[in-house]
Amino acid sequence: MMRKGTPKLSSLSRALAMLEAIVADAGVRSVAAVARAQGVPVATAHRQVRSLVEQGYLARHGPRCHIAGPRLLRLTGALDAEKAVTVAAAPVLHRLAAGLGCVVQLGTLDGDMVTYRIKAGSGAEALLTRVGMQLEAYCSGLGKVLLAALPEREREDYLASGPYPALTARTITDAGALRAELTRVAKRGHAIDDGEVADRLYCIAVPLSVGDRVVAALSASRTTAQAAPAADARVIAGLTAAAAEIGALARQMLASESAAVT
Amino acid sequence: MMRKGTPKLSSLSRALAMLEAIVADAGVRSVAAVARAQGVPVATAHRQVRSLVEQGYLARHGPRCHIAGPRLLRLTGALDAEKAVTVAAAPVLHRLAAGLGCVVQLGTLDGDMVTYRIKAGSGAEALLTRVGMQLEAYCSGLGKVLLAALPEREREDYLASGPYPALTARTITDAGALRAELTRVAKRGHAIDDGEVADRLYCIAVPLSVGDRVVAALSASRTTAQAAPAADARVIAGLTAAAAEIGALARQMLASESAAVT
DNA sequence: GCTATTTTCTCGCATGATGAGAAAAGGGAC
DNA sequence: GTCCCTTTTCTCATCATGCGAGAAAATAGC
Repeated sequence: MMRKGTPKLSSLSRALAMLEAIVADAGVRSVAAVARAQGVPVATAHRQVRSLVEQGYLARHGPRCHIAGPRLLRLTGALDAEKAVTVAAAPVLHRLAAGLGCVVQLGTLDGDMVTYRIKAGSGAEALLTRVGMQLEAYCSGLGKVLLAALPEREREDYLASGPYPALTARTITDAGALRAELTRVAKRGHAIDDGEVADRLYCIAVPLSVGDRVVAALSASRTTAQAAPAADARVIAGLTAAAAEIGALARQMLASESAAVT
Repeated sequence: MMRKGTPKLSSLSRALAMLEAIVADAGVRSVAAVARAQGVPVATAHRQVRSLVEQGYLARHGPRCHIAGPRLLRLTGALDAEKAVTVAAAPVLHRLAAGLGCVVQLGTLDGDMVTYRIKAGSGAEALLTRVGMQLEAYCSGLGKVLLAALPEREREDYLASGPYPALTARTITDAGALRAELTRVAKRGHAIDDGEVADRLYCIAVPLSVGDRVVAALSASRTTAQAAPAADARVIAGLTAAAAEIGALARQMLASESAAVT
């Protein structure tokens, strides 16, 4: 085989390029904005996106927000709760970060470590975390929320696995104190890290459930200087609402797993 | 928004349907065969596949064999060694199973359990394993190969984590004996399970490396009645060649990770 | 060597994708 | 509520381009 001159289904290439651009953008910009950035006529871009949505390759999540669709996710491999959450979370987190004016992050618990998976908001580079980075769970807001949501058996295993090196003067280094803190976190529904992982860093975290299982956590970070305890309630409300929205969306994606294909 | 009557980019739908059909088929049938099954003209199907290959959404792996391409895998999330192996392995396993006339499986080690990920060959339904199923590692050929490839530290952790319930009269139930067996396996480069997981089941397994890391294992199973010790050499050679081919292909997919996009 | 199959190519035709611009639908500020 | 701006959808004429059948070339299998 291998001769050489075949027509190239150019409309397919263009549509796939659009698909990639939208997926890469993770729902942050509008279709029109992405189209302009790509130098594609807006009308054409919309037609492509619309078709991709109808096909289930993209999903529309609110106005001017498109994310990878269930059919696309299913195409490349098993669609698990964690992946669905990551895909669903990006746009919500960006909006929340813009609204709160601080950095918002999403993390999951992998073994004993918290993996930072998404980071949104201006000044995101200033924070010590990087996407993909893993940190010990016992000292961060995200970690405390995730540990608190663990089944008792696994939580006790973790508590028995110390020691807990101090990163700052306020880091919790005692298993008993950590157990008490986790109980408090579970009861309150959110965790506060006031300079435990780094001096001058204040952050609030809440759990994110899909169905009844906590699969990730969200946090909002600011410097202690910016932190106004009075604003905590607003931050917690924002985080909680975002977590609920993401959880519902992820659940819906997973449900469409078994949906009939056109 | 949401009015109603927009043209549908029908060529896109058709091409995507073809893409899904090919990916679902995992490289087992020829493009022409898939096309006939779908009721699509062969010439059209080839044009679509050819374009998708050029775009990197499909990859051609030998004659009449297409699998998911790197650009597609990269589209939804990180492309890791395990996923690359799973994608690359399917067609090779089907060919090998046909050649050896027995059931060939691929498994990975997740924690203490072996996950069965691919199963190929006629009579595949008769075997007790199912795709996605997890079994204890200490008693199967796949498990022994994977345990033998573990770093010493983790292997010892596993050995200390007994007990090892007997599934048949021949199951290895003693940590010391298992350690000795794993050493033998590591030295020989393959494992033999002669009725350890189920009576009358004989299977040979070899490791599958991507680069220098063992990420999975392959096994060929037959009943002890069918097993001819003299044929072991041929089976081992086949498994080894297949493992090498899959490893090389997966490596190549991972390498194209950083390749420039058209 | 041969035959059966897969893959590529040629080419006219009508499908259908395209892009500009206008109209509709929101969104946000006030 | 009103106004303004952006995003999204629609209309339509034009023509690129995807389509399919059949022939030719390249392989696979023997």
